[in-house]
Amino acid sequence: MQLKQISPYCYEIPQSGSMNVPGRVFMSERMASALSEEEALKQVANVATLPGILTAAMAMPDMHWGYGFPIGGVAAFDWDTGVISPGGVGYDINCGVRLAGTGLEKKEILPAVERLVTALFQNIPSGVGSTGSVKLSVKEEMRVLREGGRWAVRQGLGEPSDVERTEDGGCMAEADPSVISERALMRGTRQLGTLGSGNHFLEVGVVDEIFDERAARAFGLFPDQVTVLLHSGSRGLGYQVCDDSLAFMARHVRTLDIQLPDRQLACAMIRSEAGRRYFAAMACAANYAWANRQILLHRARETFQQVLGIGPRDLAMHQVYDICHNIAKREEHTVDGKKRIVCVHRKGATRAFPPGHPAVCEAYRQTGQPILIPGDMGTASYVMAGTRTAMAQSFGSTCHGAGRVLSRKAAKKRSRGRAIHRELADKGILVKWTGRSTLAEEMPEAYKDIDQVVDAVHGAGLSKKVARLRPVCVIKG
DNA sequence: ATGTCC
Repeated sequence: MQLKQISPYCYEIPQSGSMNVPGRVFMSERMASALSEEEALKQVANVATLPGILTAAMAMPDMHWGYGFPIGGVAAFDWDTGVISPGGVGYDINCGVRLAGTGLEKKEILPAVERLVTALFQNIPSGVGSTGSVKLSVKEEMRVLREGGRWAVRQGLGEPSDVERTEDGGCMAEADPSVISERALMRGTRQLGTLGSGNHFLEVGVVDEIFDERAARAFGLFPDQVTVLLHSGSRGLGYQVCDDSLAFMARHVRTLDIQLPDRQLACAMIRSEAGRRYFAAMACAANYAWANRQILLHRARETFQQVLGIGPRDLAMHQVYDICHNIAKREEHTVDGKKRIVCVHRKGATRAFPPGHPAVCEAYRQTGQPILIPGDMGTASYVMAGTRTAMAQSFGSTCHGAGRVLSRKAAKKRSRGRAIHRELADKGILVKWTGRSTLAEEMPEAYKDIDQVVDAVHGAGLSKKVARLRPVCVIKG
């Protein structure tokens, strides 16, 4: 695949064949010269052939191969003439990240870190198929699917400001539980408030460096501050919604006059009944994920108070933000100087709305939307802020994380004979985990260099660096 | 990501 550099941090796949627009990859020159993502680039070009796509099929520096659409991909479609595709959202619908700051400094928790990580691991169910945090009747689950994070706060599992400081207020209004399969509902009844497995985690960290004082202050972050960062999604329910939708879309797309370069790009016109149906189901899973992360934060608050023997006022665990990085959204964007309603697919990509945007909560109107970028468990994670450049260049989007360089299998092979948890402990990071091969699959070497990814989107202007967090202890599934 | 194959 021939890439043409069009600006210091942007490379284009020229429009050719049945592509309706070019492809665009945001990355540094260093990353471009070392790029070995031929399959992901092909997927970018494939997405560019879909009806109604606007400006370009895009990819972020953390891109890698995914189901149909690349992970790290952004694709916006005209609401009237474009399509929506489950492959453009991903299996873990509203997989996302939540960050909370505390009133504590690192030295205040150091004597208790071992007890803290043990208690977090006990109090938060983790691993494939984990259950047992909250049990729902199907009737109550319907409320979760309609209300999202707000449901959890109404149950006493959080604070109103948590919901205010969540993307979309932790709820997509388009959710319609009547379109969800019986099987998806059943899977959802016992998994709310559980972590999951793979790259999902809950991490206690500290603010290690501040790059933007003003934004950090607005986000409630200060040097050496203890933070809680968690990464989880819509669990088995979201998986089932995606699976059901893919099966349905594969049949549906054959009734349309669309030639797909890859069957995994199965889609529907956004305005069609099939499109509306997927959007309504996806929104249910998104709301489930927000309720899930809300409960995980609540469990973290409970655990800190229990272990440290302090009350909520001394803990002062306040939510900074909660973002999703696997979602499709109805948004207004300016395309070629004209305002358009578009459906933005962000799959392994994060919203990055600028200062002054009406969708950004009041507290962050001056700074832009907070963006949470988890790195690997041995390195660092970043807090960034949205920009006007992102609005102009990438439909208000940026990267989502480090991105894999080793497959799970390759990572397991590389870790043979090693004790990853000891290597992490030597770096001062305590980790507790559930799955037999989770630590091997998730070891730091399995991921790209988070600093390079973040520097690339910062350099491209798609978001700006606010703070870096270093892990102290981690629980994983 | 995922009751890692109903």
